[in-house]
Amino acid sequence: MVQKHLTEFSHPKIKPSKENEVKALPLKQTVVKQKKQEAFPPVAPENLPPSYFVSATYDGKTRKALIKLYEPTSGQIYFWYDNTEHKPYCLTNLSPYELEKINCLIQHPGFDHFEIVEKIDPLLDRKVKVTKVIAKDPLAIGGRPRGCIRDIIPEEFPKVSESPISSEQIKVWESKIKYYQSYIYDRNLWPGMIYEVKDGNLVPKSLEDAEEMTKRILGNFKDATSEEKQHIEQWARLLEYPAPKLRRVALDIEVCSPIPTRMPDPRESAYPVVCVSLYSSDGEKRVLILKRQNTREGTERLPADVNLEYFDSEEKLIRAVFDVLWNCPFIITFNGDDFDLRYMAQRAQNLGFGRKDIPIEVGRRVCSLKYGLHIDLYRFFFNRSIQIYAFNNQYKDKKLDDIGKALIEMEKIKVEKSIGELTYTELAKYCLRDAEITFKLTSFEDDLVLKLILVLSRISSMPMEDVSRQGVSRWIRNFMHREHRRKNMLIPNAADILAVKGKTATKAIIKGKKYKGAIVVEPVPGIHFNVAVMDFPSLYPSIIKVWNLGYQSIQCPHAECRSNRVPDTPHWICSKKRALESLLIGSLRDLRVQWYKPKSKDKNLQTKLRNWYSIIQGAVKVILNASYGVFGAESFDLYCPPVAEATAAIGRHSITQIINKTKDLGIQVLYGDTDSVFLKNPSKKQIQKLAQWTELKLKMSLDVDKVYRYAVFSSRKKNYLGVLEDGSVDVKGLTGKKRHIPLLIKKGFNAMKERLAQIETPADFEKAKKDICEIVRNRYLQLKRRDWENLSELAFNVVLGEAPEHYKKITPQHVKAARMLQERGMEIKAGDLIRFVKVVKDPHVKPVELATKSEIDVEKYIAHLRSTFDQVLDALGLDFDEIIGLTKLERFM
DNA sequence: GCGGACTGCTTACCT
DNA sequence: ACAGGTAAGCAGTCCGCG
Repeated sequence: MVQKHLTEFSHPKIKPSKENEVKALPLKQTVVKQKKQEAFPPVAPENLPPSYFVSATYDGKTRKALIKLYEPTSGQIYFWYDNTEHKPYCLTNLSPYELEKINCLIQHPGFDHFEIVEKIDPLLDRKVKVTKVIAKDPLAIGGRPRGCIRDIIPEEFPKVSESPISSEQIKVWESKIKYYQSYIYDRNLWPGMIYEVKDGNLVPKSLEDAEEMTKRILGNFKDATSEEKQHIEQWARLLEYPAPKLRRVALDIEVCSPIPTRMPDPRESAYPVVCVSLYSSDGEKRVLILKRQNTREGTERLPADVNLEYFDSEEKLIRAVFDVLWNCPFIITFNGDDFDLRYMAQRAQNLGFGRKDIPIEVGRRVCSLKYGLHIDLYRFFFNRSIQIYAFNNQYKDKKLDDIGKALIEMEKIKVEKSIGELTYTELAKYCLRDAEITFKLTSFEDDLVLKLILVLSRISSMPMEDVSRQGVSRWIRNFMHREHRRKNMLIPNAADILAVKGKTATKAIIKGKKYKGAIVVEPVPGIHFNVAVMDFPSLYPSIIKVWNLGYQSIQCPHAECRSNRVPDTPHWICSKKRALESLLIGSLRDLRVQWYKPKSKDKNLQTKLRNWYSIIQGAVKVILNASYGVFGAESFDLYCPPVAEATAAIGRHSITQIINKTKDLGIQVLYGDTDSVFLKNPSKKQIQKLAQWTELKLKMSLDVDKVYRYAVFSSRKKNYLGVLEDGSVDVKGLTGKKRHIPLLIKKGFNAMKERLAQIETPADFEKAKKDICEIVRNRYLQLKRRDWENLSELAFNVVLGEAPEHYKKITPQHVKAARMLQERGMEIKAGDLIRFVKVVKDPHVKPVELATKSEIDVEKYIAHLRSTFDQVLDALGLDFDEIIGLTKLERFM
């Protein structure tokens, strides 16, 4: 039951307070009224209209799970507290009788009671009886450094037992699952979906349209097993329910620090917050400025719809910002976890704010909000899977400026001066732009980013905040955990999986890796016309599905399955029971390939729906792309290296079978990598035969992915250039496209690429070759003449993988340059992009900022030019030295 | 003391 | 904290060299 004092319902304000606003009259004194603290928390009424489950947490005060519901009509957050008496627990193989002997367990202040439950042990493939140890609060199970129930059981029982039992035989399960996640699984709740509160109870809201659509989608999967259909339906329902408009404010703060090159420390917050911008989804743009001595107003003009608000004290300014944080359901920042929110919370404390007046909960890594949700976009865009698969590597730098440029074509405002030297209006403009970019990163393409987070939250059964901060292995783990609970399966401990089925048997090509990976076919060097690229759509997820791979099914306990072998390995696969991974990943794959992918391109659908489908297929793609890798990742809770090894082995087996078949069919394979084969001038019939054979023999589809008008291969793997029918050019792996090479060389490479795009027939080559020679020669002469506009055209751009001090074994060139910058007082950290040029004098490198034109080592650059072009030139039958006009004798010298 | 062969480190890429 | 495979460039080491 909800406690009485919580049921008194109060209405938080819809809009941020405007009491403090003064429009556009900067120097006029502002009177800030002290705003009364709203009643908190905003408890959901006995009956709440349909609202989205956006977050969940554990409330220490009430000792209950707390669900944050977002009601889209009012744009409010409501708190719903558990009313089912659900309690935290863990499981153990000791009986209650044995457990009762452990005094410090029974007397533990957090201990509640025991229950005996029956579960399926997936490693043994049979039912087992285990004891549920139920606690009063989650910290009693685990979470404190000492004296937790999960540690007490294996540590103390051997001491109290008459027949000594080794502590390895004593097992504790499910003790490391976050309490609110456990609650979500047990109550069968679906984060991201729609709920109502009826008579105080949380009940799912069913939408007719979405349910109908789910049934329709299911109709497309007639061949699936009933188990598969069940999961396809479950996934489809999660993906078909609509997404709400999320009311939000993007926030950015500026701090005036005496050392402009250093980021102010948010754990000290020693310097004043001088400006805060708030850019909101209802169109409101506010800039809150602290009045300071010796600061001029400035001449910049801000757009008419921007509210400039001046404050005569920092405390009043922060209070005005906190008003927004107490009332807005979604706060968007860029690096707010580590800076903006952390800084303000500490600053408020320094200024003497009470704990209750600060709307921010500061954690070790995260800053969350007491009222709404904090989404830190830096954390989301930093996620490699998101960067690569959701945004196709469009941004590389993970800085606001770079991401803004790449995704919404909006840059930060460049300022030369430090924050303290800016005029009020310069500062306002600069700060507002950051908030604007931050906001627009959530609004572009019909709120793509927030919808992506929502969809991922549904798939993984995690709160939106967690999804936006954690990696793909957590998303996958959580939906696996959910399904274990739904099927009454014990969630195994990582150590137990590893002990029973940990060993790999193949030898990796790369030193230090755990097992052998994919095959790369030696390319046939030269120029080839009409090249068809065929590939397996999501090969590894298909293998996991078709071959029933999972930690349960590999090396299963049944003797009769031992003959069901994985090619090229000693592993066998269960033929009696479907593995959860196979079922979940397989059904998700089928749904993407057969429904969401085609629908996202279907011109018959309305744009809005098509966009939604394209977001869904993108979210699912991110998950599928990682679904094999996680099994080989030690950090994954269901880590099972033989599963990853088997997947790769079957991949090698599959592509090898295809290559053998092309020989039967008389098709020449020019190249192939992992899941693809490049076929030289194949006939329609040959392609069809190969596809049919694959479907029949391998139970997987093989599609024509693209057709190159012509492709250029050198003898290097993962290095080629292909011109598509429409004249667009695919460049893969060539140095000319790598991000670290100097612009001057890249420009030459791109000119060559454009020229190659114009070639239609073999006959066109002769003329193109001449033009390409010209391009190369011009760049060569440009270097020889030292004729470049700007030194930055010669800069190599290399990311510092670690902090400069970290390099102990060797000192690479970019680290040398980074250290030179450090000596000049620059702050250099891991992840920074170092720009350096090559010079004649000793360490042979210099940061571009410190170098001059005359010291450039031109011969070095010519060597780079040569190696960049050589990758293409030898296929064209051209020679770099001949092009630049060296005679045979000169070349020899 | 120097240069070439070799190994290992680092980054950026491909699937 | 998803995996392994490949290319390139350079740093550092070892060895031969009367």
